[in-house]
Amino acid sequence: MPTIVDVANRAGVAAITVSRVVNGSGPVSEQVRARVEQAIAEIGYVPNSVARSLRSKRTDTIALVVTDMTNPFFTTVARGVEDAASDAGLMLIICNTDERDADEQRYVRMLLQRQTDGILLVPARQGAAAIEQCRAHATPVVVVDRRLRQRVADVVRGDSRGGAFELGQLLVSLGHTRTAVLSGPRSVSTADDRVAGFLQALTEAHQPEPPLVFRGAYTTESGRVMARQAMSATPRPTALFAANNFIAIGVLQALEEMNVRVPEDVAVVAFDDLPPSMVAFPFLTVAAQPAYEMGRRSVAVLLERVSAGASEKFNEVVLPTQLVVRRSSGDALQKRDVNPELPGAPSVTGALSVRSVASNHPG
Amino acid sequence: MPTIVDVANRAGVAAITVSRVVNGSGPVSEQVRARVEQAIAEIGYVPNSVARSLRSKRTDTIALVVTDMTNPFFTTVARGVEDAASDAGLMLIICNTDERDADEQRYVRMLLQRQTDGILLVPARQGAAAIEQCRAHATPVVVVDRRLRQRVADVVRGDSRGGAFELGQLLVSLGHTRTAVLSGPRSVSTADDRVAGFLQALTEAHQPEPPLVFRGAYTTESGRVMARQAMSATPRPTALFAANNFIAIGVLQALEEMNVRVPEDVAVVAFDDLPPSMVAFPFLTVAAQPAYEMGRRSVAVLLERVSAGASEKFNEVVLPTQLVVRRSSGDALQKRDVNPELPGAPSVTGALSVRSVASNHPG
DNA sequence: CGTTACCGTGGTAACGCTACCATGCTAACG
DNA sequence: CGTTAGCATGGTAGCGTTACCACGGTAACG
Repeated sequence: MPTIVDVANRAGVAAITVSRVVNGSGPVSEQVRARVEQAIAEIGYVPNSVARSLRSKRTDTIALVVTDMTNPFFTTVARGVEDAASDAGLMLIICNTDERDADEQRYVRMLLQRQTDGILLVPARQGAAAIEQCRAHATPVVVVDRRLRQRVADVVRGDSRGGAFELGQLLVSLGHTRTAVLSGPRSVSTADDRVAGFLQALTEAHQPEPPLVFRGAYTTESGRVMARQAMSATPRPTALFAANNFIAIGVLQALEEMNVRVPEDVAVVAFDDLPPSMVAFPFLTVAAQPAYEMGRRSVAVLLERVSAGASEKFNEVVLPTQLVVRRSSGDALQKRDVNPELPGAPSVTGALSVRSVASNHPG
Repeated sequence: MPTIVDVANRAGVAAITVSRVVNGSGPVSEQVRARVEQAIAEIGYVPNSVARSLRSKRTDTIALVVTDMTNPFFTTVARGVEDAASDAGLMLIICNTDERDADEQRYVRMLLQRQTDGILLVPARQGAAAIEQCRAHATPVVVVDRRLRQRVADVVRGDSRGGAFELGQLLVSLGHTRTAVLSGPRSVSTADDRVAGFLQALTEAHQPEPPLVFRGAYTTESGRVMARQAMSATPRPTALFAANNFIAIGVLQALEEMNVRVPEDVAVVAFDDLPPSMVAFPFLTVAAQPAYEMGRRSVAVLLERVSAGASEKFNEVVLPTQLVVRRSSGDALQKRDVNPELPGAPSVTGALSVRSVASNHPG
């Protein structure tokens, strides 16, 4: 591989001059610039960023440590991050922790060794160890998607509490009084906040009984299990709130297996939307987070932190969610109770009921 | 930041000895090892991989250049890549080209500058320029998902032709004679192969007329447009083949808007499945590619190439697709034509028809 | 007991680049 | 015309690590 010295020799200049041409980091006469550029083209010189980084202490690389990039929400966040990074001339390393603390710390250690300019972290738990490692190494971290109990880093996240509150309000306005929330792991802030926001909405509405609260994992399987549990409670809830998209899918599947119709027999609302290009017939009423924007914004905050340097004052950006009402939340409860025997009654004309789908599966 | 020399001083040894302890790259007595490890812990030494890479010429980093990580197929491939990379102690850089040749080349240039150990490339077109850049830089490349006209790199891909052939056979066996294939861009091998495989199946069945062939982009929007065109042909096709998941979504949406029922009025089959955790009620009959496995396999091939060095002999791994028959392909055509006036006739009992969904949208 | 072999350790010199400082030159100024 | 300013260029010295070679010491061998 040719080096900067090879170029310098061929162009009859000093290495530093080549460096200035390549990086535009200093004044160079037109003549010399032309000679250098020709030499570069002739020998096919490619600058070695590793050497550059060793000297300059910048790698122009950031990392996104996520629980699972396969989750469409995080996929979209990641795409936003990649686009913003690309705009800023940075490359992006992606890591998946699967919510495991040990992997989170392992990845962060590797990233610090690599002198990554900054890290975007979706912490498995509170991310305390990982954040402390970064602090000790003077590497900026921005926590994404999740809230921190202690203000030890900048945070960019969605308004889980507010979104859940709106979904709760919606169910209240539809007349539901027996509801259940099926949420994610304890110690994950979004799971806590979505429960809290939902409870708040129902409490403020002076509901006679509080919602049933289930805590599981952010997975389809866990959604199935919690849905089964919720629907076997007495009295049966008339509405379910799935705290993320995977749980929602599991809930729908479980309800189908139990021959429970949505929304006729039970209303379903959820957190997180799916990209329109990924679902043929949007059906779920959701609180949608601006995932792509969250990704872009996280990079912006990280870059601010990179240039501002460490500090005691951390920022928290909370992005609003958007309530998207679709059919899964159903009509107002009273209206429906008028014709309990007519699943296809006018008020829910032709609604895609889970049961009608269930009865058609080939297997 | 403490360096290896700081550790060496504190432990009373030479820097190289610390290096040997850290990397296990040479014999070290238990005594010295313990002293060094203690020193490392005391001053919180973190090895600098940038310096290491400059010396050792290895970055332990690979890259995946993909058209769009947001496409669930590529998301899953990427996850397979990340897992395999992680197993091998490598970090993963991800880049999105959006099928743009210019971005592909820009990213590859950046990756070469960074001395990435290897590149996994989903080429926008034939990737000729990008592959040549890598060759000139002696950096291994493995082409993923797409076929190369010239054998200039290792390839790991799915059997597009075979999968499309099976889908064609299925439609033939169901009695379809007027079909249409809605495929992706020219110059993208998977789009070509899926058309070719489909045509072959129908040709071998001695169909009176060949399928209509549409070429667009691998997007939902393009799927909508092509579906409209296909359905306005005379005679109208009785079955549509969408060449990827995004096109399939667009097709379903367009058919819904046109009040065309699936599968009663038209059968739909597609390439690429969606992960079970992402779809509540699987409906589409598809040729599913082993996306995760493709990712893992690509890394394996890349690592082989890294250790084997450049060569004239390139490998091609073709992974089989799996035919997954669901309801969108419908029953045999004859059976249905008996009762053309009864959309809900026994043979398609309660099928999720597009029309029934269409009539229920809130908007 | 001399020789060979290997183990544990260290010294030195890069790897390819850029920060820092120095230099010579031309232009501008009073 | 001397001085100052600033432009264009170069020299030197690392950045933090490891490759390479060297060396003393002990064990194993004939």
